[in-house]
Amino acid sequence: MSDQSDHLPADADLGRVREALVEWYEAGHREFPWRRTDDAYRILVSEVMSQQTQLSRVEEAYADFLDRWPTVADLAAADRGEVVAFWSDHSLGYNNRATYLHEAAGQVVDEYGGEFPDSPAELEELMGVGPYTANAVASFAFDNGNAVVDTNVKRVLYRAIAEIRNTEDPPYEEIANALMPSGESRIWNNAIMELGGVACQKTPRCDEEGCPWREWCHAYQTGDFTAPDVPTQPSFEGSRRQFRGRVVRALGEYDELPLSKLGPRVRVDYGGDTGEAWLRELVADLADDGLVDAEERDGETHVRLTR
DNA sequence: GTCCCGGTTT
DNA sequence: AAACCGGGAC
Repeated sequence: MSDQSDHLPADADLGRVREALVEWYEAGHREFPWRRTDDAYRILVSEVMSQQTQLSRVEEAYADFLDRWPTVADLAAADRGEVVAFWSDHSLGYNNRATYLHEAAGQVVDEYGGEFPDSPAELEELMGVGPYTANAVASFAFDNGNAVVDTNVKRVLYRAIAEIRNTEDPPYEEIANALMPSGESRIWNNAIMELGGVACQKTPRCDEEGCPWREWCHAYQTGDFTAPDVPTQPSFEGSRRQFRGRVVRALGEYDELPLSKLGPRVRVDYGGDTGEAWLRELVADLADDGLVDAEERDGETHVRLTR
């Protein structure tokens, strides 16, 4: 017996727990376009879009994106600025993720001849792909992943398994992997994420959604639905990233702008302490991130989205 | 204000 | 370990 089995139901129950969740998922779940494909490129696009963005808003962007760049080769051949402008236009947030996705497409074409690798370890080498996304793509495209651990899964495990609450730094990854039926990452990861997203939300909906784990869940039995703290984000209004977003949006609209025209479009109080020096620094950071290019011409600095 | 199927950089 | 990154919906 391994250590993590201490956190899990007895072997006799483990099979029932697994079956119950999979049956619950198969009996009815949300239909998303990316759940009807096993194309790694399409899966990756959906996963990157879904990071910190509401799924309901991803659907339209996902369809538009694949309409414009149907294959990984198409995306790799695109100008980066086009991808960034698309990202901004569709309000997908965190424009860096557009550059990561474009970079990753280039890696797949250059290093893998346009065919995605199928292991989490290789997928994690792609720009913008960390442990979460690597396992998601390996699972949903190739049925070859480990257990996915996101905030939804953590919440499910934290509530369901009593012993986790006694642990200072819960080994979510080990527990999640021990719980997942070996070789069934596609259905399992879909199912447990669906459970966290639909039934085991911050405000639990156990009975409404017919949670399959009620008879076994520690939280359901005790009424203590405590969940792990999610780090609260700094406020967006007035933040640096709000102004970064405005720069990208303006350049997606105007192709190219000198600082003197860009500034007033970024903030109405452009000038003074937040004048040209402030804007230069903002633009320099965006250039470092590969989002924009700056060029000196006619004694002024002109800025455009990266080609 | 909080939340959202995280990753990179320092 | 912590800061940083967008923006719409609620």
